[in-house]
Amino acid sequence: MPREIDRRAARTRKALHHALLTLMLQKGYEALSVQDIIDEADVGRSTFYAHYTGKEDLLRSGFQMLREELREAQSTAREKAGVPHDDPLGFSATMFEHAARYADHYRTMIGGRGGAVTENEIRLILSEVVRQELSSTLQDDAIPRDFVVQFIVGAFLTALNWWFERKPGLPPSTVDAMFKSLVLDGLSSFSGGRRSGDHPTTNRGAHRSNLKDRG
Amino acid sequence: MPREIDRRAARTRKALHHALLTLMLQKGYEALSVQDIIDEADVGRSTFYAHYTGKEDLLRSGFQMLREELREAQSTAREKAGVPHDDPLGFSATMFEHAARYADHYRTMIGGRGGAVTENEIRLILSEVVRQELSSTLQDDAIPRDFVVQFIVGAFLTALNWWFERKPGLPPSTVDAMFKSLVLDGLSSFSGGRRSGDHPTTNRGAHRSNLKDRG
DNA sequence: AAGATTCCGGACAGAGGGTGCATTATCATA
DNA sequence: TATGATAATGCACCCTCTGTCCGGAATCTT
Repeated sequence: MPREIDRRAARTRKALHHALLTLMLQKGYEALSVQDIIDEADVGRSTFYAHYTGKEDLLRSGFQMLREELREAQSTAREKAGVPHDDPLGFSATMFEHAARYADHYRTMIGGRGGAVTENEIRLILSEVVRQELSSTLQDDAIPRDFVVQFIVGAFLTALNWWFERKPGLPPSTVDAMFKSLVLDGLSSFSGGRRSGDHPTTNRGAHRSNLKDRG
Repeated sequence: MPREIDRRAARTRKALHHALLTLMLQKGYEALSVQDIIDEADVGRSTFYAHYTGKEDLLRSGFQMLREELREAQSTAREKAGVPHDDPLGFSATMFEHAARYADHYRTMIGGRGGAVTENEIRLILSEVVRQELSSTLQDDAIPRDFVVQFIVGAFLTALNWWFERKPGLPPSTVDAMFKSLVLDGLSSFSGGRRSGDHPTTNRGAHRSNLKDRG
């Protein structure tokens, strides 16, 4: 009996995903209709609804694959990095570089043109990553864990969006440095009088030079 | 000649805005159709299109009024507060209390049910406020001004959303304290070993006790 | 090679979006 | 207060999109 997916079905889904991505790069997600997608993919109407319940389902299906991919990339990156238990933002450098490679796609997904579903899905994926990074570093529960996770994810998306919209030419390492500076030290690091910036208990003063080693 | 808006038009627009707000509280923005709005407002179809180009235009029009209102509230709150030039987050306390008063509306606008347009509009309004607060406090340009503004706005919206979704019972002062702690000091304030928390150059260690004076 | 299964695509009804035109209410003026 | 001018209103129309159904075709198993 055929356990694997039918080749026709696989071909159709692939075509639909490709069409969705292509059209999202052109028109964004919200402005997209199922008609456009099946027209671009050259697929029949009921074929689409046989596979997905709508364009939102198709989008989520795509993110499902991305989720697996990212999870794997994170775990391998973790094994590579020597000090995973001391840096609550270990994910950011990898993510910024990944974003630089697939700038068009990231820009589409995040810059508002991706729609609420896309942004929410990305937030969920990032939340998982950050929660795992955070579980081994933070002990203080003065601020609820969830709040901190959402704070970091929001700051990361903000950085990413600002990068694409305002300074696309900047290297990922620079954006990563700014992101880490704000998230780790907040506004205190450069609001009026500035402190020297050395902290004996943590190594957060070293993220600027760390980036040069990786890049 | 009639310089003021016709009473009929005013009545219609008021009814439409009210209907939009009512229906958004029930079904959210995306799920809303123009048909629903004009049905709720008891207005004819072309009447709607005579005033607005679509439901997005109606939404923006509503935010325009909110923008004016907020701008005014901010300026008066500034005159009241004695030390406007030393606190880059002076807006937050007022906003959190305002959000607590109109919790249902804020929840609708921000919690994803408001749609991308709503969130973007809110971001724009908040950006103006934060930019103005920031212009008198920050001097260092190690990180671009826009980036910092977006960072603060994003963190504020994150805090607001987390508050509504996870801990609706918390008083605004507590959420404000957590928000300020993260934005001003970042994760450093409670990642593993914690410092004493006094800074001679700024007064950012005092926001917890400040809130009790205001509340 | 042939039956069974699954997929594909054109057709159909239902709903919502945006526009034009005749009717009606409101405003300014004598 | 009456009247012409102006502006808002509501109904009807056409178009596009959505979601579903059924006949035809391709694929898999034996």
